[in-house]
Amino acid sequence: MTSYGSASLRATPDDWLSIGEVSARTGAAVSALRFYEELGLIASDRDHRNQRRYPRHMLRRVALISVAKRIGIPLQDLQEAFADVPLDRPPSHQEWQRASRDWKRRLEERRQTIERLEAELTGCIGCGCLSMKACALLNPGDALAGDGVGPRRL
Amino acid sequence: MTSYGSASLRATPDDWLSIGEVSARTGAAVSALRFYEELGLIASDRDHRNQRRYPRHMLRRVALISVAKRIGIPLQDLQEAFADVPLDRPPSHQEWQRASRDWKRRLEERRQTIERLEAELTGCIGCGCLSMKACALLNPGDALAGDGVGPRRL
DNA sequence: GTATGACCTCAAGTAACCTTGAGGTCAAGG
DNA sequence: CCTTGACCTCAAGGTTACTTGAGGTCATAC
Repeated sequence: MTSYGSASLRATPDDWLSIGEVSARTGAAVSALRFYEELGLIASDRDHRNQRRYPRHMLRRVALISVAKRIGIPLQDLQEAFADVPLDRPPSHQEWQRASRDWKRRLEERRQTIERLEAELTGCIGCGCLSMKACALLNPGDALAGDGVGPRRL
Repeated sequence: MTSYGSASLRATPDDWLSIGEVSARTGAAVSALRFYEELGLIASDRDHRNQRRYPRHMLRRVALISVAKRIGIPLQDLQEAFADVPLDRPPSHQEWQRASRDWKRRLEERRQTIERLEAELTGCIGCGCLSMKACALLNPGDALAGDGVGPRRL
């Protein structure tokens, strides 16, 4: 990981951030930022030296990408989640609000899945279980149907 | 994925399950089961034809592996989680209970992380936010410290 | 003037988690 | 007897999400 130590950062003019600054502020590795750009998840301008310059609003995007990673949402799905948020200009209040709600929905789904599993596992502990048949965990067809145990993308 | 259609399954004698049966009952692919075995997460005996035979209690292990995957716990960590559950004999009630509690703890952790993110994102929506500085999402050093946004294993 | 540091590109490597393919065994069914 | 299906092994391939490495450009610092 190339980190470009954040100590030497001086205020950049015009509110543009270098890749090193974005990295320092978001915690994402420089290489990761370049990778995200390749995927079209973020974008940058170039300065006269061909170095990436990021508008401030890009920090938000990167932050949300990091959040997504933490809860296991694949980057592909992010393309979709970001569909309505413009890359080339600071998104409007409304645009961000809509996107944020979408994010919240994803988080909720994720949480509910986990809560269901927790409840089931609690039941299992209570009943002295993980015994066949009774346990929902072991019978994916039942309680977990539509969310099955089967081969699935993370 | 080789599925070995479950239609032709007849009752196997002696309560041993073939790899196809385990696959059908757990939803894990046959290839995945062999892979888990390579990792030492599950184990099998062989019959006179050198085919894998699984004791019933192995189903529970596979079920828990599937659960782990769903919530994004890496298989490596499973080695640890399974440390006290014997592979070679049906685990005792107590052994399973202890392991189950461990699982519950992991689920709880995961859920709490998500809940925190949800709360923060709700705040962001409320404050018309994702504006710099105010938002915890964008300032990983603060609210999320110790759980930072930075490069981390899934 | 040369060294350093932050950046650039492009290609290849890594890790987790499997799947696919080639080539083979064996038992039961028609 | 021949086919089919379920299984076997071992090696290679695939996806996601990056990181690492080689080789190069500038501008500032000493």
